[in-house]
Amino acid sequence: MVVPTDVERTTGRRRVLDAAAELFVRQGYAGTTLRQIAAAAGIKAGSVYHHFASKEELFVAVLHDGIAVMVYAFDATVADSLATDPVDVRLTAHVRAHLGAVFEHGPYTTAHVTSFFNAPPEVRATVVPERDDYELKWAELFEQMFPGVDAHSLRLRRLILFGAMNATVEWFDPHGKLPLDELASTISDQFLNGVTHHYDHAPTTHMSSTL
Amino acid sequence: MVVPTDVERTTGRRRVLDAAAELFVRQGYAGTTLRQIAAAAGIKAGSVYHHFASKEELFVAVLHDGIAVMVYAFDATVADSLATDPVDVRLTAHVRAHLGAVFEHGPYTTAHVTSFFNAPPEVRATVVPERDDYELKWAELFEQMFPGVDAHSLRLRRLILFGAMNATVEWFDPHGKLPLDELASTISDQFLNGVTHHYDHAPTTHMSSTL
DNA sequence: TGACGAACCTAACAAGCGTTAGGTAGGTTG
DNA sequence: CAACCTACCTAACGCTTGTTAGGTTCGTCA
Repeated sequence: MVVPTDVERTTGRRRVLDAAAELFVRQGYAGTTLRQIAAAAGIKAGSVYHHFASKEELFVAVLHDGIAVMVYAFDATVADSLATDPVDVRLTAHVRAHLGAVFEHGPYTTAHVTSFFNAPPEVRATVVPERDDYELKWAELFEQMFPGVDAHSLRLRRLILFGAMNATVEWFDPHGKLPLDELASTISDQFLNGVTHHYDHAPTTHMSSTL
Repeated sequence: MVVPTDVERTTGRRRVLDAAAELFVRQGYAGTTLRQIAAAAGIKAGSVYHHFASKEELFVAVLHDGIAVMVYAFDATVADSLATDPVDVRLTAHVRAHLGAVFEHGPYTTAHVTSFFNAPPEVRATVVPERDDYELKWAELFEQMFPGVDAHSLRLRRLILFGAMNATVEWFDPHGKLPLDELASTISDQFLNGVTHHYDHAPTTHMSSTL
């Protein structure tokens, strides 16, 4: 699923998926028509039904592949890094992997960020379990990396990081001047040390003592 | 615009706007029909055209009000706080104001986060200038608060903060256990000091030296 | 050679879409 | 009282939507 097989590449199914993913990202689920998808894939609207039973199934397939890419990138990073590595190195590697999935593996992953929330409830319900699996991987990673922080606070911090990472799809240009590696290390550094660390080594007063 | 006048409250126009905003947030622009909006406002579909010339104009009106709420909240915070206040206090106040606009002033602001990106290009183009105005306010605030950091890095950090703040609409429950104040101070603290500060006062090695 | 299935096409379907024209009820104002 | 305006309604319009039924083409394989 992550890397398309030869069969999938030659076959029209993958072309339909590619076209659909790109259109869903830009226009959302409801805003994209089967005729647009078909045209982008070089076929007619009715022919889409040879590969997918419905528009909904096609959308779910796109999201499914999107998660697969993220999970693969995550697992590969786990395999590549050592548990004894410093926290900043490990986190940067995982942030880089997530951003890599988003920006370097087609629009499948991006579709999650831009089109999942507005999708019909039935569609969301089918994909939620897979999303939770991926989130769980991060939760476990966080528990390993920040053993001193309590669960509530850790979840909060994790969601903050996810928000920062995913929002990049709305402004980061992967073909622009800023390299993806640099973006990843900035987000990671920002998350671990904050801005204050950068211009003034005295941290601000500790505000939220309950966290 | 921010606080509905009596005329707007009694009149059907505001009811249409309220209904539209809520539906746009959940289902996006294309996923929401005028008949749904009309039904939620207690009128018939055709009657919407007494208040708005088109679905597009209605959507733009919702987004416009959404920005107005954010700008109002920002300016009120500027008026309330002193330039001599510590950075953490000022930032927390502004984060609280932004989140307050998102969670305490109806779905108008939220519509920006969930429905702007997928909207048709013509719609986006009309609202972009207003969005830029709001972003500029934050940019200037950042320049004031972090005078030592260079412009590129500062922009990056600001976008990271925006991502973290806006993503909260996808998981934060304003009626849940976590108070909005606490969320705001956590995000602010996270942004300024990072996680490391919380369980280990020795910051990690400084990775991205170019930033 | 002939059967078969994969990959596509054409042509249409009912349903729903945004939108419009024309009408009505009720309040306000000269 | 008449004129007018606001806020709605009904009924329909042309168009697009997802979807389907029934074909065609073409490579594969017994």
